[in-house]
Amino acid sequence: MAKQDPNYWLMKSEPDAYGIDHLKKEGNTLWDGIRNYQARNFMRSMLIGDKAFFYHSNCKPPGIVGLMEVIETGLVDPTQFDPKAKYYDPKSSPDKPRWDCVRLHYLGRFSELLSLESLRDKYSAEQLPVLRKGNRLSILPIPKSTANDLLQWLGPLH
DNA sequence: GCCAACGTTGGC
DNA sequence: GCCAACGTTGGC
Repeated sequence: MAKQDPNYWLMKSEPDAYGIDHLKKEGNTLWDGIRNYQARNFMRSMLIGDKAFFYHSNCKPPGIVGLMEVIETGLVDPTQFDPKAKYYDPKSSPDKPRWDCVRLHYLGRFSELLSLESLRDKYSAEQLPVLRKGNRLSILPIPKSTANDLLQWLGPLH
């Protein structure tokens, strides 16, 4: 049977906290610290082989900078149990963890940042949910047609 | 700094 | 279950 088509996602991170260069250096990373149920549920629906656009948020200019691949799913987020961690959740416990995450592998960066502004010029909020006004979700699905178009537009990875 | 658009919390 | 108050995200 042919390998299933990957699904595509957009995952935000602030470059000061964890940017594409951090990921490039590490090769892969646990996408931990997600404390929003909707974002968590999107992560739960990810499959190995899915691809995710790395989006730099809360910076100038915000936009898509690279591409990642899901290499592990259903992992418990270790930061929820550590009282000293920023993402500690006192309502969670190891026998009943509330937050989980996936592991992502670095595939590459694009030759230039694809800014939010230029994304707005080209796509509607339906084609690219990150464009929805006031959107705060840090993990979003991207329709396959938009994803393919983006990949074509962004060109080869570096 | 401002503010839109949510999500969360807690009183009732 | 309702809702007010508050917190967070993230663009501008």
